[in-house]
Amino acid sequence: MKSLQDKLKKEIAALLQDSHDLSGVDISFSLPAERKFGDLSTTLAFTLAKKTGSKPFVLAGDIAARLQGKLAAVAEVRVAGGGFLNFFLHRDDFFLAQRRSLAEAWTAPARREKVIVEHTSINPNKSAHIGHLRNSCLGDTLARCCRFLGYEVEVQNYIDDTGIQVADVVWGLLHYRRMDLEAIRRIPDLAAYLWELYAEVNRLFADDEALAAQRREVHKKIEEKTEPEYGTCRHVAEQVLLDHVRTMERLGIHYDLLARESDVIALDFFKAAAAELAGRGVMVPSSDPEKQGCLVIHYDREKIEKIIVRSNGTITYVGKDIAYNLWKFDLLGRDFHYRPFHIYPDGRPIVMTSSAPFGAPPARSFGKGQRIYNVIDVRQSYLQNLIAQVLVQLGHPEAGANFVHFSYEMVALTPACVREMGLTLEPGEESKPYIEVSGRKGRAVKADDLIAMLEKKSLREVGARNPELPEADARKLSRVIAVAALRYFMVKFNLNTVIAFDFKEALNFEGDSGPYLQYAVVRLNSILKKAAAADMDAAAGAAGLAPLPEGERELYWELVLHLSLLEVQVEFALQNHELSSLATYAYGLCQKFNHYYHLFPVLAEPDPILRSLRLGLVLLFKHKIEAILSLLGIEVPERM
RNA sequence: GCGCCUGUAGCUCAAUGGAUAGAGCGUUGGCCUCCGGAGCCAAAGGCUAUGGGUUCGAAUCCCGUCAGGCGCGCCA
Repeated sequence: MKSLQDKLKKEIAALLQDSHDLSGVDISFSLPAERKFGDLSTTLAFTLAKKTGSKPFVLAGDIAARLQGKLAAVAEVRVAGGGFLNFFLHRDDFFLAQRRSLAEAWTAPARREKVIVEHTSINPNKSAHIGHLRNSCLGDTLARCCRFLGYEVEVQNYIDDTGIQVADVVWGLLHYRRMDLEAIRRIPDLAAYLWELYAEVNRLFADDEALAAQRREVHKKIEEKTEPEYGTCRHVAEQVLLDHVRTMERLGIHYDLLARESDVIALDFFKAAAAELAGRGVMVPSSDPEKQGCLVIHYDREKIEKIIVRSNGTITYVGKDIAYNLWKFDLLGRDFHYRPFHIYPDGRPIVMTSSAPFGAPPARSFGKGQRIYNVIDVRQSYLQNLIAQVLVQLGHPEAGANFVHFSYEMVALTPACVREMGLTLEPGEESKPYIEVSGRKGRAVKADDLIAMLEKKSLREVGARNPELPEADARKLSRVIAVAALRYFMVKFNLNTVIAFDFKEALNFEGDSGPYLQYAVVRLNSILKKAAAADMDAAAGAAGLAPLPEGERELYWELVLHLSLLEVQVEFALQNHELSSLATYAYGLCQKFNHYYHLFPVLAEPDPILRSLRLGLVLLFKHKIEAILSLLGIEVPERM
């Protein structure tokens, strides 16, 4: 459908260029609301009417007359509803083209552009929680969509291994729990241990100003590389990072590069950025007496000045982030060193930045992106917008335009959910619609815990349906189902919808859920397998839709049309930053498939022509749904 | 105070400015001698918070009101 729409646009533009002014008009198509309105619809006449001040219906009639019989793929053009232009396709041609396309693998148009997707970027001081899961699931799906559309994609995960958050737990380990590095190394599940410790020390800091001062002291020692604080910090950051990488790996989420803040600092990235910032007058000494000695950037949009270099000479988070993002666009004139970090089971490596050369340089180059997606929640819009502004001010308008804050709303907990977890509500919170997730307050659902709950429930469901399945197979299967449930749940909401987390909904395997999609494909595959075993041929005999009984033909055709939209849907999702539309599309296709095969039996159909047409449709469903599911990171099991 | 976002069925959410606002959950009632019931079919449920405006056309855009959320730090 994608190629057909592109072709139609060109044909229509050519046919109308002498009679109508199409400049600045983007011809767009949609599937009409009802089948009786045809197969493809455009509101072109309305758009042109607005431009010229003429009547849409009259204009549509004129356009229809000019297009009638001139478009190769179109049997008829009709006007309806006051000015809609509705196209009726040559159905057999379109259908057969769709069938043929199954034989060839979908090849995305070649694009030279390199896309960098930064996602996850969790502070390495405790286990990941459900808020982080939304980030990673969105980021990974985004990366998969970009790859599908032919972009070269590099996935980066930014590690703030120098911040005060890590210092908090380092203080907790060394000075509160009074452990030495050896004892710390022996902690079995460090990330989970720190989950508790982080919440505990933050309760202490809140009540005791002296302790809070100690924490800042530890932070300073880490920056000055004083032992044992520095070594402990390195150990903690690396171990917890590994824990995050493993958690995400369970969900099929992979990274190419782990970029560490400590390396941004060690390699003086900010110095290079600062020279530019100061040289162009973007970063200036503050005129505010309260910010004496600070270097600031004036943020136009908010009409405030943001501190970049503190009066003590240290660099703020934004400053480091500006340098890092300049590097992503290859606008810094510097590069990291690199070292191997981890190898995924499929053999792909994760590389980590390094402040010093480490063995042979990596085979591939990092950074140098033409387009940057930063998957970061909406609460950082302010800073992300500032970075975009700075890119433009430094004379890189194209980078500014290709810098995308892929912003999404947070995951929160319902008050009921907080109570369910055995945590207490503060006064007034009971009446709130939702409560912010907070690692600091220990108020969050741990990612690993949620995955474990999903696997447990999944195992129970699998066991009930497949009592003869060996334990190992059942466990493997339940993992695949758990991942589907989680990943689908995390992308099915619009980006600016706050997910008020609820166990019942997240653990739902019915209806609008990942397992429902898997189940549909498992059923569909089962039909195809049985057909193959019985030597039934999906491609036999059918030269068109004519053999289908009238009642079935309309439905069949509608399904072919919807199935043809895959590429259109992925492009739409990417352009509109709405990955949820993909989830909705996938769900809709599965519903349509379930509906169809309940109405029209495939294997039991005695007429071989009819049967092979139905099998052909099942095959189309298989290819399209499996393609979207792979974009969503959902595997299709053999059985379930 | 300033900025951004949200308000749609009992609940959770969909819906390129387009044709009769759709799903899931929940409720009620059907469907397994039938390709696997994590399924299918049907019913009930809506003044799209509210008042104006723009438009051939508004849940969607603009202005106001009400209600809620999030930002605005020499934290990251």
